[in-house]
Amino acid sequence: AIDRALLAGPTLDVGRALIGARLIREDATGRRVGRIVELEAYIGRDDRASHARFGETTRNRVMFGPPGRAYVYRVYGMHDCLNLVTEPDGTPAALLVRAIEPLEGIELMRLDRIARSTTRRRSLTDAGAGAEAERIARLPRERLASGPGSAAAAFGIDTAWTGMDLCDATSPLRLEPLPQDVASPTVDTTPRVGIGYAGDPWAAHLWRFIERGRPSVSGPAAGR
DNA sequence: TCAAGGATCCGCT
DNA sequence: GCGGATCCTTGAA
Repeated sequence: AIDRALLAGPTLDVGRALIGARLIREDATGRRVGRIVELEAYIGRDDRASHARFGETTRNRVMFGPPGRAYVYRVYGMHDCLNLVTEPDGTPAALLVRAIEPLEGIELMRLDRIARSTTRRRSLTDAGAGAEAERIARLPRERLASGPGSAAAAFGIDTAWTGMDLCDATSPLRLEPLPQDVASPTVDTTPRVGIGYAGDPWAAHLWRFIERGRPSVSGPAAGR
């Protein structure tokens, strides 16, 4: 597992360092492995784009706790998003996992994407659900966990996973460093996605980290 | 461009 | 405690 001391560091450093790292879910449902290719930093109470801007609440409490844990929240009433808590105990900060490149457990990921997309939509007819399952079944591997809602869904993660320790080698959900024999990734930065409401300077900060040349990266690419 | 979808948070009583 | 705007998204039009 990844050393907790790394996650305790400054969030921008941690974000850059974790591009290319592995996210692993391994339990009775099987084994899934993915390469983290996109992360966004949310740092401190002053960050007007962070859930911590309202102070500590029941939802965001884990952000204020020790590093290395999962913070999972639901947004827009249907998508769950996985965050990695960073910085020392008492400092609210996290990295939003925006995209993962699936490496192992591809079929498990498809099944969980289908399960979620069909159960979270009341207005979906049987025919609509069938069409949705067909669409996901045909998605290329690199698009299965592209985007924060899709990444969490592909790993079967929902808000019940909040608080999970990601730095424990025996945990069903954990982080592993990039293998030594794999070339270190080229990391680009851009502004964060979907937080225009925060206004400047928060909206302008280059706090999104993406791995250059990876098709699983979601949304806009780097400027150059 | 737009709706789906519901928890969350604010501001007020 | 209640009403109402908001929201770290997604996929189809």
